[in-house]
Amino acid sequence: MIHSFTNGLPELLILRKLSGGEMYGYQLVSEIAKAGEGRIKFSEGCVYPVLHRLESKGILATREEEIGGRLRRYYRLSQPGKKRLAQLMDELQTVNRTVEIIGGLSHAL
Amino acid sequence: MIHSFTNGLPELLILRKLSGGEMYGYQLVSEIAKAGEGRIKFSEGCVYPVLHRLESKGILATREEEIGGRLRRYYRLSQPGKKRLAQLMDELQTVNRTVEIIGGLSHAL
DNA sequence: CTTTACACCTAACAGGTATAGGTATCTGTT
DNA sequence: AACAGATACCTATACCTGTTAGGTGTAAAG
Repeated sequence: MIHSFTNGLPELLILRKLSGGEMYGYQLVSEIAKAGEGRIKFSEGCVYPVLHRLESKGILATREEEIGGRLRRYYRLSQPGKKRLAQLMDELQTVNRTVEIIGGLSHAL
Repeated sequence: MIHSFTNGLPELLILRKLSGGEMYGYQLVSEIAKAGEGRIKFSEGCVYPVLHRLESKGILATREEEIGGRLRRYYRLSQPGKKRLAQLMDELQTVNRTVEIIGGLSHAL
């Protein structure tokens, strides 16, 4: 399990996944774990607070649905959410570019 | 200035820069700022504590030199430092791969 | 009937970056 | 001579966010 570059990563993974359609929290946890291939996993204690924060900021919109006597809360991207996703992707790219640049020619493949 | 994925980034940029030869703290601050092209910058209040931490962990080795009546502390990579650099590069790649995977085919270029 | 999976949640903790200082020397400007 | 700015080091506090460790309840499986 990695410990670095995780700052903002749950948010990016959530937004990116939601850009393919609405999902609920528990589902996002397992989808992220699946994509992480054993090296990245964010627990419910991380994902749920992120979802609540993003909702309160208007980045995500929600709806509730009762399924099998249990309540599910579905999240979807709002318009600001799409902008935020683009911004985070850009920030990640900036990180990658800076790492390349600081390496100089000596680290070229 | 970006706010995400900065977790461990000062350390990676420092290690990567030092893999090209020894440098001192103030120099690393400006080199990182230069590579960051106005979008990434880590202040002295961030860089110096990182250098001290890495030295105490044996990841960096140091030597002092008096230049023009002022004391400079040069840092260089130790053997564990090279391993740590490789590990951080691997973690960044893992982050990038996971972001790609979770996007699915819909986000392909 | 007990464990596992599902599905939601919160609180306290830990780690590292951001902010905002402080000290001291040297150089260039007025 | 006085001052600002660059060089060069450092520390302390605040803040943010992920980690850990729980808690609640239903449904399915053993």
